[in-house]
Amino acid sequence: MNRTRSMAFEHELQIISKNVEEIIPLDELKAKLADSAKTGKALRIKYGIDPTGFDVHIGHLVPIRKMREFQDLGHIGVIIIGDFTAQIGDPTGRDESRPPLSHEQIISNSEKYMDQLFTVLKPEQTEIRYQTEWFSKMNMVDVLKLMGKFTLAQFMAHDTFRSRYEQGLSLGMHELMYPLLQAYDSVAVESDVELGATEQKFNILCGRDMQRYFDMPQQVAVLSPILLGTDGVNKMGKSLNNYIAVFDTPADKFGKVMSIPDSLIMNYCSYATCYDLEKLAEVKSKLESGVNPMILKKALAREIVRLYHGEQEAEKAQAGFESLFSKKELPDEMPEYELSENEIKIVPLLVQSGLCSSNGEAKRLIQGGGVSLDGNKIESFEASITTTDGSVLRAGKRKFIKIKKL
RNA sequence: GGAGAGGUUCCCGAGUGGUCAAAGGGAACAGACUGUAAAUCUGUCGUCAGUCGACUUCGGAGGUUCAAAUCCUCCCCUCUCCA
Repeated sequence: MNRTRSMAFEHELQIISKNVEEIIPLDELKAKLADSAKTGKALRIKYGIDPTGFDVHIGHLVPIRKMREFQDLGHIGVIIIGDFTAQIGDPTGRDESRPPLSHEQIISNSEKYMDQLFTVLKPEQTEIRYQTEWFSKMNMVDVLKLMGKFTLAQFMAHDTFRSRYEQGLSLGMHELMYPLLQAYDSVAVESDVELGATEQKFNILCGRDMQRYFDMPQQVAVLSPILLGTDGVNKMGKSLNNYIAVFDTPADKFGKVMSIPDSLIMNYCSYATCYDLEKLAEVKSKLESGVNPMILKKALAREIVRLYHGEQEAEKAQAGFESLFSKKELPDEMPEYELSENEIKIVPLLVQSGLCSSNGEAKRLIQGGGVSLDGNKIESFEASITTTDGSVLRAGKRKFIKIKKL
């Protein structure tokens, strides 16, 4: 290996190691990178998605960003659509049994899913594969053979299985199959590297074992840290409603980032942005030197919005946030609600317009002082209000409607 | 197959005949404050109803009772131990 080549691959390794929790085994990754540099053959970087839903949040994108970095270095991203495993449910999540999805739903979900991943990935270097390709050809004997390659003890060593077992929670036999299927995917697509969050460690390592049983080169696990949710405590996830979705509006993304605890700023800078090491160090030193975290959080929020919506939207989101929360002004745009009456009871109006979901909620909100019309607080839930075209009704901090007269 | 434990409101989790719309915690929402949709403090948190009150809710279906989340019967589901 000549000197420039060696430097190139040191550089690659540095990029790949950035913001990664663990690489197993590191030596093999080095060897694969070196080999690829020598032969010019791209590595195959695998990542599996679960098509039971299509709402992607920025936690999902942590490994996807890593895939993009691989792509920038010339490698191929291989996305596995888990249309078989979707029927099982990853035991690492705590999801209860889900209704089986039709094939069309799965296709439609995965298309929507991929649209979101392509906000990060390069389509021309991405291969999309469905598990159906290989699993639909298997028969019972094939399946039993796969199962025979692993032991119960191995599986019980896996923390999520063991703890669920020890806690006396139900654990279906089919759930034990999940890692096996995922492992076989690696055989089917001949992956060199599998990406995932650290909770995927066991499954990804099963993939290594499975490849060995099939006498093929083993994949390397590149594990990303788990992104915490906006609550700062739990893993980002849909069930806890602590996530920032790709589908969220720029304003929501900005607001949600602002709602993370200050202690999480560094974490998000590292894993939810494309900041390089230099920039990360800069943020860190500012945090430590006592710069108001709010300022850093705003910069972070803006960067995250920018990644998905561009500079202009990011600026708008920030301006909107500042006028709404810092200066307590009204937003520029808000939903309109058409109304023909001049005078109307406040409670039914709140419910009809969707600002509140029940009369009781509307009354409580009024009693708590959370409802105002054109800046004047409504004192009683028995009040009737008189509106004019353009009047603004506010319910709580974030919900507004503009009255449009018919 | 046998023996035992259990299924409670968004989540966790008390409650074993009336005082239970159901303790406590979390989440969520609002208010105050603020440097932020951070933190902290306060309030709200089944539906309807001008405070009284009415209705629906404690795995499902029946039953006992003036009265059940609480007792009985059957069913469904989960867990533990035994085989």
